[in-house]
Amino acid sequence: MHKPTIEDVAKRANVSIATVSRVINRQGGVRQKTEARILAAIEELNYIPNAVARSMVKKTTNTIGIIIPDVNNPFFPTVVSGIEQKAREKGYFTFLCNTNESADTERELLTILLERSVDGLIITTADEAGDQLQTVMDAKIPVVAVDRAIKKFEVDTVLVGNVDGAYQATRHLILQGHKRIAIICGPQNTTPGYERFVGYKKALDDYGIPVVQEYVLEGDFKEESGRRLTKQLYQLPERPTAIFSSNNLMTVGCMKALYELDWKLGEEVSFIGFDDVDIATFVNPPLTVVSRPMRKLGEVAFEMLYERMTEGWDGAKRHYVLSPELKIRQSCRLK
Amino acid sequence: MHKPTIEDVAKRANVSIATVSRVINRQGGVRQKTEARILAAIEELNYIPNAVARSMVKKTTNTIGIIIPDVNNPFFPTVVSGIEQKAREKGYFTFLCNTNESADTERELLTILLERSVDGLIITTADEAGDQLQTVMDAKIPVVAVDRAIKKFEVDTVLVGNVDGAYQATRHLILQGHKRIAIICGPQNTTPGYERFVGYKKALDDYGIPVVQEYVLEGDFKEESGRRLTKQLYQLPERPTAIFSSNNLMTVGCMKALYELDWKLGEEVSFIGFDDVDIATFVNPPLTVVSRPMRKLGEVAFEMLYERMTEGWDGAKRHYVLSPELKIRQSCRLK
DNA sequence: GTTCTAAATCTAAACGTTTACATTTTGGAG
DNA sequence: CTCCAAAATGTAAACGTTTAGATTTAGAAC
Repeated sequence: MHKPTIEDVAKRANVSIATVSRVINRQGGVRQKTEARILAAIEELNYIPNAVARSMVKKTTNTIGIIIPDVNNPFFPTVVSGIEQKAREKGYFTFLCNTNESADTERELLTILLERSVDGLIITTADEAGDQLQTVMDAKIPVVAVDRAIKKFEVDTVLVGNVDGAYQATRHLILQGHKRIAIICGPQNTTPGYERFVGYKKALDDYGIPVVQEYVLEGDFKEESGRRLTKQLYQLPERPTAIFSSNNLMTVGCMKALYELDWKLGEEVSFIGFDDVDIATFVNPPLTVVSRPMRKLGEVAFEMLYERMTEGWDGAKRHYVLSPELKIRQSCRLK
Repeated sequence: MHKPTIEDVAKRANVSIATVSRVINRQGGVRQKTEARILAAIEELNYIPNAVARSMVKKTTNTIGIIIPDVNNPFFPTVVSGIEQKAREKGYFTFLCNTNESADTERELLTILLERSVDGLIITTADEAGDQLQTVMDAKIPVVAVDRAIKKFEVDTVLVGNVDGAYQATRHLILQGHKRIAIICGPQNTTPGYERFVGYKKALDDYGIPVVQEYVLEGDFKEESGRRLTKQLYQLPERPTAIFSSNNLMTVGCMKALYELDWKLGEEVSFIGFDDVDIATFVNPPLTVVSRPMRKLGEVAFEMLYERMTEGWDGAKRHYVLSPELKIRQSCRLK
């Protein structure tokens, strides 16, 4: 009445468990007739091989861990779905974990993942310094960093061109004739936050536009800060004529603020955002944005991981940088 | 140089593995001094218990499977996050699987999940008939159905009041003075699709409004059908004055169509949707919707599952029905 | 019918834990 | 110091596979 095991199958088919194992794993070297008998037994017993036992001896679980900092930011689920699709194709399952940007939570999750013997790890860390990854490095499992690099350890990394994207965005605004361009930055102690500011600054510099203090505001990549800072911009004696928001969630906040302030998008103020958002085509006018290849990011990440996991490929760590793309819609008007 | 095992710890602390096991699992009955020695050894070796081996003997993995039919529908990720939060609290990990509404894919995934010995399963099935669940029932693991019932087997189920929600929505429209109310239905062979139509019809009946053929259109719960059918409605010699969309994705499609047709929302046509959507407050005027307690749905589902998994509680299967709520915004104008 | 080789099959160990049961140790009572 | 019960610790089996290496079998060649 218990779950049938390989032994039950063996008994019923009148062979040893080794032979059953061979047919389960399609290793060949089993007489046609024997195989048929075994297959029949499997069928009759509704036998399902036990992956736990298999993992035990094979020392591999066909499972990977994914750690992201914020499930509520649609960017990550999209990246994850890219990872998962590729993973499933190769027979891997994933444990998805959310740290809520807490390095402590990350540390705990890492331990659990290690207990569960994941074969690899894809992570967007909550703390780029990376001390919390020591245990993982000790365990010597392959790691791929996505969207945020890790300072302390050399690992495969896949990023997108933040500086490049922010530069393109800012230049686009400049070429439309804007001079008073504000930026709502992300946290400056994070790479994406910092680099996007760098791209903004670089564009301004290249076109000889001074960076003005009041137009550079630092948010936390969450919706509410976008809203608050937009309102702050509105209070300025000399309002900016264009705003560049550093991420998707803050963009949503900006839109809410604009609506609440009745600050006319595309007329009184131009807007460009980093990352495409669902609402982009539903606001009026539709938003021009810097778009990142999110699924692709995930796909590349898994592929890198896969090579390390299967081939035990131990070559130099790679840094892959994907290019963002400017999606021009109508929120940036000539000034 | 291999991963340290419980045996390595035992050797180093000069005790037997049984004693180490006892301290790892906080079972007590270990002399203070001994425990300290063991803890030290664990620390020094960076020992991490192997959950696979533990599962092997305990016959439990602290893992559950979640099967959903469409990751791209934000409804499911939200439900899932409700499940996951509760699960994590109780020390469970989840395998999230997407069937893309295919019963065959579902069958495959079910097998893999069973191979991996999940302790329980939460599922929104792609085929309510439920034949594909036979293997799971054979394995005797607890199952909770979410959002869609399963006909063939008695399982714990958590649903929301579809008829009720659709009734409320339609009545709201009627009370605003509408008589020509169209519905964009979901597939009529699915419970949610069918029941929402039933609620619509019931409201019409109760208020003595005839159901007219041309105003009842069947979509597939995907965005594109919402768009297409809205356009079809627009072609009608006598256009409806209000539209009820049966789910979130189709609502998005409707909005796109309205925009493309320049069919003025809230003025020329009122609108109400089943399920709240991100864009609801970004279109103008904001959308009135029937909102479902999505996270709650997930939380309840896990809690039901948890009882079955831990207490082996074998009582009668329960059906839990959560109530939807009407969120009145401004897309339904008096006619 | 033998003999031999290759193919098929089997035996048993190993994977890293938990746990029932057996054994040893501790320390207080006498 | 001896004895004893309780507390601490140890031993070994079990969990369900995979896989070396040993053994058996099949069938061709003679």
